[in-house]
Amino acid sequence: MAKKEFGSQELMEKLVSLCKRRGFIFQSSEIYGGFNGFWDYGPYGVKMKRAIENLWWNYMVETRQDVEGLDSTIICHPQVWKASGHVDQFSDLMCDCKDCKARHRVDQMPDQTVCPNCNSKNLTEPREFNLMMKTYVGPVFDEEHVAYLRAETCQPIFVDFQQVRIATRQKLPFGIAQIGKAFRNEINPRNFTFRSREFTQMEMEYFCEDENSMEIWEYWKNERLRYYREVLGFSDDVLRIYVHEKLAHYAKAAVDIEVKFPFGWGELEGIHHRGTWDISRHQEFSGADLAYVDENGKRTIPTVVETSVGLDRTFLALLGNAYDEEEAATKKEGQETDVRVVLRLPATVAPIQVAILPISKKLDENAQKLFQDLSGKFRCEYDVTGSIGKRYRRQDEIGTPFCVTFDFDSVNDNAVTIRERDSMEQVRVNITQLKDYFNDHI
RNA sequence: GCGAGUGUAGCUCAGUGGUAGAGCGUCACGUUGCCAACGUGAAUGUCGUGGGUUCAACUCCCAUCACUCGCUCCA
Repeated sequence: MAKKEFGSQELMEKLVSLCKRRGFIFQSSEIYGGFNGFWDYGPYGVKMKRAIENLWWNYMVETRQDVEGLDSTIICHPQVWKASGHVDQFSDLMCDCKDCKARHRVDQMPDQTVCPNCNSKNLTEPREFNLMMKTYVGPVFDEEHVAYLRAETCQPIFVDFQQVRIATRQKLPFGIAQIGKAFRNEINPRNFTFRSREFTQMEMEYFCEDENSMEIWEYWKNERLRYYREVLGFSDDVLRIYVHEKLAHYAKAAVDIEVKFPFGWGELEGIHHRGTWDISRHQEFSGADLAYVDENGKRTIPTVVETSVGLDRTFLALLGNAYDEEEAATKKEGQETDVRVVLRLPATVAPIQVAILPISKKLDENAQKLFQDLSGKFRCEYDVTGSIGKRYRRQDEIGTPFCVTFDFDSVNDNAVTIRERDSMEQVRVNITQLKDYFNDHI
């Protein structure tokens, strides 16, 4: 079916409104006026977010023998971020020109008292700009106790690389995966949850020999693309590859998988060849031996291929591509049709997979049993309030793929009606076969 | 960070220097019994926040916060 087209701003407004109204995403600290760059996931949001996480974890870790999981701390030894380059590269002295409002890096100004843009001398004092969130460890708030909230989840993976390898007896090539929060003091958070200051990353670092690292990089690029197509259901016309032209000095290749967001194309995942940079830097800064030694005694500093996903972006992209409106018949007085809002989400990520709806409150008791039965196996919701049509539309709006309706005949024939979200078609299924049906369809 | 715009009920939005509004949604009851049905009733507002002007401010002024758009930024 052809989806309705929306203007970018129009769709974003609809999404933000739906997210708030139905409990997907709230602005953080809203009763205090909100907090720029921070978002809370509400009841449906957290269900969907975890579903996306679990899919990734299952695909990247559970079903693979060559990838191990990790859950590291958000706050690491400050040296981690010196070694990674974040303290120096994320930190610049900047000053503003009070006349032309331009901002300059102090170390790039030929004369630090003159604005390179308008030659004004009316400059602010140099101030430190750092994209890493800073905190203090211990009760004394002085420079010696400064620590940082991780700006990316991959650095602790590199730091723990050797411990994971020894504990799991993995041989090259193998990967370590982690899902967790990362923090950046973005100057300008924008586009709803797309760029925020606290966000969740799903990263996998694959350690390998340098000679076949490009094949491995190709492998992961294709594998991840396949994932977006086949597992998350993105169509080819909303996916594309962006090839980095400027590479970091240590990297051999880098692409981003981009997806069409309501506001335009944006990065969803980076597939980056990181060379031996990270491991060798941590070896240098820590003094620890992080080399991999094979059965012949050959020492290798592993080359790293990274797949790095923004979970919040995946969430937003799924919502944006799922949102649809269509004309639907209505019994409302004075109108033939009504607008049906429907999230065409894949069943695997829908916050509610099966809604159990008794056609009448008189059937409450019987239908409750259905809920008890199915809720352990699928994400279920029970709703008895309002007309059946209204309840179907409520479920459409949050992307529930299946509604199970228990009616007056169900008591006699032990069968229920399954109503499918996109087609609105119904099938009669025996209650004993419900689980099989949903196993096949979800 | 700069510039412009916006901020009133859960959502979408009217509104006027003099008692706070609608539609939708929500809840209850009745009716109905497969696509936002109908009827009756109900609840819900620091008018973003703080300050100022005024006899009186949701309205005018200032500041601030948040959101949107454009630029900038995004190792």
